[in-house]
Amino acid sequence: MRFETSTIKDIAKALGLSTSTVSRALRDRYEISEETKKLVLAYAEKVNYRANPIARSLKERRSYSIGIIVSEIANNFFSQVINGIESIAYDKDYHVIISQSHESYKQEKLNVEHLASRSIDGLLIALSSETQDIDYLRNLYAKGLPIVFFDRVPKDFETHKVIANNFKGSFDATEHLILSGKRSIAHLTNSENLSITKERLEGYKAALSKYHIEFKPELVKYCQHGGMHSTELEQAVKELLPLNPDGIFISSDRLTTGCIMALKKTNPEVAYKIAIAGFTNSNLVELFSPSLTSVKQPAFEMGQVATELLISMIEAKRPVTEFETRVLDTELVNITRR
Amino acid sequence: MRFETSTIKDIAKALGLSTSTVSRALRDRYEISEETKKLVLAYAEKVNYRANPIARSLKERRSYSIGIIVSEIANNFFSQVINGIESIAYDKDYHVIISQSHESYKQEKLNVEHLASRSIDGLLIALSSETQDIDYLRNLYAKGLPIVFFDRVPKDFETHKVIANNFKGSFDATEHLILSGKRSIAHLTNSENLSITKERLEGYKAALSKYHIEFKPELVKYCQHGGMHSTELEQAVKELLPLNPDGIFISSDRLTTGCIMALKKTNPEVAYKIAIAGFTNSNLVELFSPSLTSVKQPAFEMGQVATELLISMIEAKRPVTEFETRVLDTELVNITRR
DNA sequence: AAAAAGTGTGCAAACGTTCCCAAAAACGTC
DNA sequence: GACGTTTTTGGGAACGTTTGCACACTTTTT
Repeated sequence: MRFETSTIKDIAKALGLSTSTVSRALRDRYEISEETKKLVLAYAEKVNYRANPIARSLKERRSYSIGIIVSEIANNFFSQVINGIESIAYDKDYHVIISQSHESYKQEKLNVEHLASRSIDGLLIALSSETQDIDYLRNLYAKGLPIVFFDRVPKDFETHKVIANNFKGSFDATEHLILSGKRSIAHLTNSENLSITKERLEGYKAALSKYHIEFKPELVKYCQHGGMHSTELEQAVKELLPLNPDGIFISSDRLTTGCIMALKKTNPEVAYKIAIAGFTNSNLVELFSPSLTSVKQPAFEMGQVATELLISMIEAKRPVTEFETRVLDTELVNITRR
Repeated sequence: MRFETSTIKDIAKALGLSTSTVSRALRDRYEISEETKKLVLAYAEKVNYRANPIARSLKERRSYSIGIIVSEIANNFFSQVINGIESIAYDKDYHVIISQSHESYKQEKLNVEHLASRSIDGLLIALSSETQDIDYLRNLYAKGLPIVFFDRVPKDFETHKVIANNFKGSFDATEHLILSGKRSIAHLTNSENLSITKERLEGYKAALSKYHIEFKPELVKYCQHGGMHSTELEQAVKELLPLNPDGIFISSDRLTTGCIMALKKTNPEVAYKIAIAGFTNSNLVELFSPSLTSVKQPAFEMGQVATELLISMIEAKRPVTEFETRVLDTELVNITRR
């Protein structure tokens, strides 16, 4: 089965023009007379001409596509980011190719390399929770692939980055728990590698400190796989409960939902006694039981900003040397318990 | 910024061979001597040669990419389907381009046409709830674009289709409500256009009929926009509550969560008294309150099957004329209320 | 009236592949 | 050692674009 489409050549032949003239007319170049342009445009319209993007890409050495790496699309935070990315990309006539790392370093690397070999023009990536070694990204970047990081960003990598104000989001959530009377607040978080883990931990600590509550390292639990394996969550919960926390602050979307499930499974009684606050962009929080206070990231906007930055890099005439890290504010949403 | 990569020409020059020889050696053709092959392969490895997929696509007149249209990725059913699609596609060296219709016909058409002009080799699509006119798909199909429908399929369109056993899933859920003592069971469902709407309605009716419960049309509410606008759900709920249903069966993922929210918002008291059963692939149902009985579709598998069928069409030497509709069984998951 | 400048068009090369066709090399066979 | 076979290689066109350059024609300038 094959698509039959008309090409510039066909139009040229039909109109008795050269392919160059047709090409230029279609791209509305100044050299072509109005008359000819009209003629060509009209005919192109008639035969429903669509430029072959592959030929164009080959010639121009760019694909007008950008790659996205997220840990998983079945996660409201990431799917909202993707919506933001698409809203900008489509406007600027790029299309996006989404890949999921499922929080696996191996998968992430594989996907990135697959995308790169598919000649994407740029890459938007949130690192997997396993990722420590980003040399493979450095290599691609050095070869000229524009990269913009969002959400989970590496420390020493000079490029544009877009993140939420993790410190403040964390601080606010923790403070909220404190203000509602909690004094023994646990913190369940991602792999220590991640930027978000560090920043959110700092916010948590700062809030404790502000209210003169001692920081206890044993109340902090890390999940190496970002909650992809339910066992790691159950393990963490089992370790935390004996310490009798009266509140828990959870540091990412997947972990938040996973943790509540683990709590319910491990000890339903207690689950309803512990106050929960956590990062999540789920639009279903209102349905959750036990309820929780959520920190929402401006996911859509983050996607938009990251994409704008990436496209500006792609389309820059000269190598970009000035980079920025955009920090967007989170929002604390408090569901009143029924 | 530009990517610098080595090409077949570079290799040919470096090795004093012709491009044709190098190309054949890389593709492991029988005509080339073992010796030359080894030489070429070794060198290619050394310079980290990657075939330019765009050039290849241009020459072979196919892109090795398939388009996907779903209503939204922030929906567990669809994101699981996408995972299934990817699992097969990547194996067969296709990449996927995902587009969201957001249940809008206009957006769906726009996206499909965008994808088609991007020269995808085939299309996997679940129709939007607004879609009635699929002539634009017929046109593309007639021009040679292989299309496989899944979940929401059109009636009179001769191609492969993959669906869940909607009738049975519906029947089971409704029967479950009946067996737990409910007698006045409402049905909240999608736009009447959709195949799933009809099939699920039939299952619902059949269950009622089996237990000699009268079918009351006023207990069935349709949501034209698939629950994308929260107002349509609230409207539907407001209309239903005065009829005092003791159970409600909801016919799709988005609607199920949306309906529970609308119920809670409209009348929290009643929300906990009505027994709820609904189609949903959310992995968070255990957290929901009020709890519900869910009908889970084999989403991952549906994606896999659809992709296999699509790729078989793409790679068929002669036009395919025998089509199949695969029907996969759903699963009824009953959460015991805490 | 000739030179200069401006306008519109076409030729042909290039992007990186694949593959048809022919040519060269290696090998048997008598 | 001349001839047919087989094996291995190379030349070059093609996929559908874009674009530098040259050319022809018209208009303006001096």
